[in-house]
Amino acid sequence: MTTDGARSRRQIRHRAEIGAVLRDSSEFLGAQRIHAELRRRDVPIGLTTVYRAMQALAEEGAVDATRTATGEQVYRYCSPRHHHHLMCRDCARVVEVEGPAIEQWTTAIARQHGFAQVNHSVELLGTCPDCAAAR
Amino acid sequence: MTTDGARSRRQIRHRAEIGAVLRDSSEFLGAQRIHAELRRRDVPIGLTTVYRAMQALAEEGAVDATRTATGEQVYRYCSPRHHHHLMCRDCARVVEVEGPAIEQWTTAIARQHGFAQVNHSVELLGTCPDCAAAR
DNA sequence: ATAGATGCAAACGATTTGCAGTCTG
DNA sequence: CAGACTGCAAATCGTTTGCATCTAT
Repeated sequence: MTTDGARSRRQIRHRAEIGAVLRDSSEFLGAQRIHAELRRRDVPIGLTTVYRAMQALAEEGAVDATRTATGEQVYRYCSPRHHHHLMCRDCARVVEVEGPAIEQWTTAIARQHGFAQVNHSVELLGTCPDCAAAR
Repeated sequence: MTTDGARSRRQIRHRAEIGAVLRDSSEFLGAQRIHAELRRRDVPIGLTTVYRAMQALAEEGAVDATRTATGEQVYRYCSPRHHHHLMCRDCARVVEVEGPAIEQWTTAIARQHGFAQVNHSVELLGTCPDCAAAR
């Protein structure tokens, strides 16, 4: 558990560096890529430590985690606003969309079935205007 | 490639059996579980073949594929009716829900961003009444 | 005989864990 | 000094692939 606030200087530094890497990227990054990037930035850190840090950060809710189609775990800096993604299946362009309608629907369905603390994940996949035109 | 329609008796049998297993389950199943279930039903088939069959079926769009939180690939019979799942995070109970609201929202978002042929997947995760009471 | 299908075992790649050495308070 | 942190190497685990064999045509 990382419940206790006692964190070493080194760990704090690591977290800050990881945060910087994530913030510098608009896309989701896997532990391996984060590690490679840190190494490129001359941050001495082991791959294992990156994995462990990412687990902790995800558990704390400091980063968002998902999986790619190939099954690797990827993370992104936790954006303050709750939103969903509309991705182009051809060029992988991502548009962030917000959905008050979805949020309400989710709540309604949850109540309807007596479920509590319901989270939802929505992924939209389509063909963007550019790629559609390029057909 | 499974592009040619030439399929052996055995392969046809395998597909039928896999289809039966999927149809008998309302939830997503991984290749390993499908294999175990087939074995339990005395269907002689190797794990490798199940993996290969699932890949082919998914590619053809005969089954829906996703990944669990732990990264395993899971499949479900492509249901004729489009619906979503509300799963209990404690007991894993699954409730199928339909959502005209979602379907409309999806279409609206797609049009709004000029995206075409938009698919959507929605997963709801919460605590069911029973598990909430057992707290 | 020939092309595809099958399955065992080995290979893989991402992630996790055992454990000994290091750092921090 | 005691406990937390680190990282190497080895272990896992789901999945894929090499290859020899079997099947149906």
